[in-house]
Amino acid sequence: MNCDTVPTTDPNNDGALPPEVRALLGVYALHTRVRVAIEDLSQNDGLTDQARHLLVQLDKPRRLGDLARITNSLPSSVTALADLLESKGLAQRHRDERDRRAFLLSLTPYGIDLRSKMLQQASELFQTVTGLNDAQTRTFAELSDIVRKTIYDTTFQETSKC
Amino acid sequence: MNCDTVPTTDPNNDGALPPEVRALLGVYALHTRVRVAIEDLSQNDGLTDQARHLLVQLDKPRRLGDLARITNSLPSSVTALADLLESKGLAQRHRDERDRRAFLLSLTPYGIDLRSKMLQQASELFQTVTGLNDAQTRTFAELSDIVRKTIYDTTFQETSKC
DNA sequence: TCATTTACTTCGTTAAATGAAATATTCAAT
DNA sequence: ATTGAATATTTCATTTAACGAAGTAAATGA
Repeated sequence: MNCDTVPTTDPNNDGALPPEVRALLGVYALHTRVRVAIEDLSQNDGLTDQARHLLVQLDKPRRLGDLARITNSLPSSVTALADLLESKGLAQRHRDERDRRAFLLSLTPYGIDLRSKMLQQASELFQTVTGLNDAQTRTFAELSDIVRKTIYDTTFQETSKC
Repeated sequence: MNCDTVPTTDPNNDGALPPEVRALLGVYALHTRVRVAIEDLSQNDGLTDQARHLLVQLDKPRRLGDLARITNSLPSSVTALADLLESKGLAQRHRDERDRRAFLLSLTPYGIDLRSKMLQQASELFQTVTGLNDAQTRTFAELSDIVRKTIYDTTFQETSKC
């Protein structure tokens, strides 16, 4: 095989793509790679990728319906994921006393511990996976904060009755 | 309901997260939202989300195995997705003459057209979804280019025999 | 009070991912 | 050249996850 031909093709066969598309291509690539990396590190926790996604979102007790919106899944899917997290002793359902139809899902101490370990691992992976240096990572984080806040707000404002 | 309590909670209950984690949280959120938005716009194309992901990766003819690595799916899954794209007249398999075990998947004119329409739509969504202004978007794109290039290289270097 | 909407659960169905086995080709070593 | 091992893809049976309709309970609003 001729190894000097097409061994590592450059990612820009797309010509001058608009910045929005370039941004999204990187986001998709990074999402894919980080998911793989976390899966590789979490083979013995008995969780699925979706369950881990839910775990990460539980920075505080959240309603199952909100988790469904955040993760873009159906209520019935979140029910199953919450069951899984509960069965592993990572989270617990509590009635929401403001609205007793709803459940709040909150992490147990064990869940909090696993969540921070996962975030720590993701943090350690980041530089290797992305190739960004510290300054670039900080810039990326600042922009990412804006994106996250925008998405967070729009995710909940649509349904808000206030 | 008391609407001044907890209607739109701020996304930073996580305290001072490391920049790597903040970066990833935004990436996950953006990935989720863009996927939803594209799905909403593509209800009549008969494609799945995975098939669209493959379509976007086909900036040039690519081997099925490479597509499997890029999208982190199994060869057998890519076979099915390639079948779907072919059945819709969007792509075609060709033997790779450098290695006749492999297939190259390339877009048809119709596939090229649909792909650019999808990228165009994604581009238009970007500002609304992310809340980033033009300058921020350009900065994001530049960092995203680095990330994409790093991931692209590592995805193929691991298996490279050169 | 009563009808309607909302939040969640249950469970049967559908769709997608998985992985083992088969085929064809290449590569490496004799 | 021949042989054996490795690689690229496909097929298909199985497992797994997503979907969605129907049900329960609580809140909302007339």
